[in-house]
Amino acid sequence: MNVSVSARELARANVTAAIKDAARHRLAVDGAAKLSVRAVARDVGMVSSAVYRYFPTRDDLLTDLIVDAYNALADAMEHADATVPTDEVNLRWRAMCTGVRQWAKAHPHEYALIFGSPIPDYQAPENTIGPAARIPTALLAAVRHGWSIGAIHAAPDQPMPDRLRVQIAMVAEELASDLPLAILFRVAVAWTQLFGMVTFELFGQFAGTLEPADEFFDTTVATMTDFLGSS
Amino acid sequence: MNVSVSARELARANVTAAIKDAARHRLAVDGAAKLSVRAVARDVGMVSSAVYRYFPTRDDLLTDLIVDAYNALADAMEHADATVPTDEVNLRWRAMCTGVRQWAKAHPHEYALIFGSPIPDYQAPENTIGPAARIPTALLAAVRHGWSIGAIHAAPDQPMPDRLRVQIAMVAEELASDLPLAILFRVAVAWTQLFGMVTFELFGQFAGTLEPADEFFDTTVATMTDFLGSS
DNA sequence: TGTACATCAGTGAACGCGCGTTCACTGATGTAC
DNA sequence: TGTACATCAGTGAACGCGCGTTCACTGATGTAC
Repeated sequence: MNVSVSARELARANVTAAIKDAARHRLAVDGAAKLSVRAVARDVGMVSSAVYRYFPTRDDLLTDLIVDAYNALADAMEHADATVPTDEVNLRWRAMCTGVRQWAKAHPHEYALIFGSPIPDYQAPENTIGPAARIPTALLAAVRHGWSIGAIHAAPDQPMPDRLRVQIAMVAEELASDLPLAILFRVAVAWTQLFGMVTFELFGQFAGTLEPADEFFDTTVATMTDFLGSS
Repeated sequence: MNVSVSARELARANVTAAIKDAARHRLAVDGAAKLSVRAVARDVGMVSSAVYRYFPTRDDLLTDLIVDAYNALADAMEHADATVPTDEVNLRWRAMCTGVRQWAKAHPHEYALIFGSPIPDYQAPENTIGPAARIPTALLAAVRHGWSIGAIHAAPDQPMPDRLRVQIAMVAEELASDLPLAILFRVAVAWTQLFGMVTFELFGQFAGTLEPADEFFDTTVATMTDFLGSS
């Protein structure tokens, strides 16, 4: 094992992390659309052209932040999930929902980066798809387990257009071929519901009415678990 | 009636409209955060300082666009609502949801302006609140009517924390004191659900799975009307 | 109806600033013999 | 172990560009008598 190799690589990893941290702070001030390599470089204390040794372009920096944000959110969900007994699907679902909300409130600008308005002139590359998929996958994992142990009842039969059945079946093939389509559909509904709520709260649509939204959130999550057929 | 007064005022109204139209086009290219007075002026064909005769600052222009967007969406919902018999609450709800989605797809950048990431350094003034409120109000109107004619069943009693009851009661006082809290709660849930779905679709979270989302949307809206207790 | 004055819309220059990216360079760290 | 060479990180200047806002100005439109 060559220590000297690690020396340079370690320095590189440190600087890379410093750049990303500074960029995350900049996100809060300027927003993703205006994230500026020069401003980030200033905050790190290096000259702007030096950043190009680490990220060949501004968009690559953005991509890294996006991937990190998806992973951080998925990690937060999985940790929340792990605090609760595996068979308690209801509690797991609630823990994950609360985990999403807490993470979002703690990192509003990273949340906006992944769930907010698309960034003009930025095209997310393919390697953001994997991390993004971790989020619905985590929700689904709890439901699958619940179904396998009988803690989730069959959903009432839902009339679904053919194309929707096909779309859901294709997702199922990859992630959860054991679940009935009606339940998968409901997981998708709950998924959009969850993020709709968090987005509304963070982006200010509840201002003056449902804010603070703790109680609305918890109560809505309770209706969601009902909807999912969890005991 | 003084025609000459109107002459100048008419010109002013025309130029104001031209500026706002150009700004809306710019929104698509640059996004709200980067909306630039100079670029708008260029597109209209005037010098940038001339725009300041119409909007004292960039933020005032943004505010106007936001107010217009809320109003345009609310108008679209109300028109959709009006295409359907008043007593058919189910159809009205679906028409409004579809109206929201259609408007959003036709005006994605204006949708992002009002439901997307907050704009850095921009604070929405109080006069955006009224137009913003038209949207939940329109949804609520159909439910109120449905309740008054018995087309909406009482919602199952929902255990709600006190603070949530208070928050909902305060909204009710202004908008719908005739409705039971449990139903008002469900309208709020459906409201967040609706926009969660549209936002996910527009901002690309369905890419590769539920897209095109027509069927998922329609089917979900059907579960929403069930949830609202509509026959 | 005609004229003097006031109001307004639009111009163009300027202030002071920031941006992404490239490029030739210096000096330090790592590699091969 | 010691030395020659290659790789890499960071610098500073430059290119060509864009921004919000202010200000003194011109010329057209509107108002009051």
